[in-house]
Amino acid sequence: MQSIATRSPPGSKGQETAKRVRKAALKRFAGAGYAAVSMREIAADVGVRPGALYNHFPTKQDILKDLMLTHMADLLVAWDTAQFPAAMDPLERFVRFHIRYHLERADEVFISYMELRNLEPDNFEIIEAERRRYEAILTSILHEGSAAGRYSVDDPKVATRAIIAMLTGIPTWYREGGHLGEHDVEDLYLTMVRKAVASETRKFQAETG
Amino acid sequence: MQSIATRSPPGSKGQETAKRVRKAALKRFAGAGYAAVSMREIAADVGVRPGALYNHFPTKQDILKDLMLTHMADLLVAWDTAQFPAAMDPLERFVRFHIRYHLERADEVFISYMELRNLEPDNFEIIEAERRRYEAILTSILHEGSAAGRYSVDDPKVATRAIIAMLTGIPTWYREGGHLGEHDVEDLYLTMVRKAVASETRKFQAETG
DNA sequence: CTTGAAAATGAATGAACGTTCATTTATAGA
DNA sequence: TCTATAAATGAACGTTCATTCATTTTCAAG
Repeated sequence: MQSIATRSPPGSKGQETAKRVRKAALKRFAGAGYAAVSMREIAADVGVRPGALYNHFPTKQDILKDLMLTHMADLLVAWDTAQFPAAMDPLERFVRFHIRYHLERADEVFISYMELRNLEPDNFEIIEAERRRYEAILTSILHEGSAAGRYSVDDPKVATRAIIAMLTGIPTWYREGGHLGEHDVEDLYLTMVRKAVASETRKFQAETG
Repeated sequence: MQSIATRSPPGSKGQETAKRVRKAALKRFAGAGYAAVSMREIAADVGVRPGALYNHFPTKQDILKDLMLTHMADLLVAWDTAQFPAAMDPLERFVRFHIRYHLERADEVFISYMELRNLEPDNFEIIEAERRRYEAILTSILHEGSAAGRYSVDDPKVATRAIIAMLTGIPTWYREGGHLGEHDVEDLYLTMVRKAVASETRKFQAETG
């Protein structure tokens, strides 16, 4: 007796081609923009004729939707399951997590920001809701830290947008092998973020473990 | 005897149509993205047939190039000619200038950031050079202020990118008539930027009037 | 009013687009 | 080996695209 979950349908190659389509579309969309990429180009990257793409995705729009929805869902799951030293404060957790995740998934992040306007309204709303959920995490950290006197933030929502914009800009200039390592970047930004929200009477902490 | 400079050629409507083309293309490119906008749409906005556009711009690409080159040149001229109270410190000048300019010209800014990848290499290089010139203004402010002990910035180039990303993100969420006025936003961001680059021993300045 | 050049028209061009579909090929289970 | 189904093919569909061009219209200067 065999488990249903592990049985592959006849004629199937699993989801291998679909994965390759996602990967090729991700690269192309990130590089040239959704509207400038043709199904023919994606098919050529995958090594298949254009028509074959439609065995895996009903339309080009659905490929974009799949990439963006998956990305936002993954982002929130990654935050929920991220492991940090117990002593690390929430703001440091968020900054390090955000930088790491966004450097690891530069293409996904880029697409999810740049191609929002190419999403149909329903899908746009889903993505926006996820984005708001993610921003709410930082807002809550700032709000609670502010209430406890650990930070001084005039407007936690504005500060959230400011910090996230600052951090999300990193992949536009950071390159592996440059004179700054990923850890250096984390430390530099963490210092700036901490100072930006610091209580006015508080000493800044230069060392960042 | 009449001045050559003021004589209009016969049959000409001055540069009126060209201006309308720029304006329509700006709105369309900002709204839907360069690749998703057709010459037919631009022509319809202008109130002219598609072929007429080619009396003013040789190709669609040239419209984009014109918009982006003009924007970057205008930005640098605006900085050079901006008027500020004599007592205002350079960092405050830059922050207020950047926010004002980017809120005033949201469409131009958006295009110059989003459509870089649709520029031909030569034009891309020109735009990038202008962007570097603009960033160098802030880097220099941070560098000199740091040397003078007014700020404490570990890496002026990284801080420049962080600050500019933070400020440039404002037009993505700021809306006129919201609960924050433009001046409120300036003050909030100025406070965060000042704190982010503050010397560690320095008291923050809360009032920004 | 005439002239001449700029601007706009209307029609057309070939190319590229997303997508469809009847048919063939590949493959895993019986 | 046979069967059933997924996957891929190859060709085509109608549409839209940026661009071209001969012709017509517009209009300031003479």
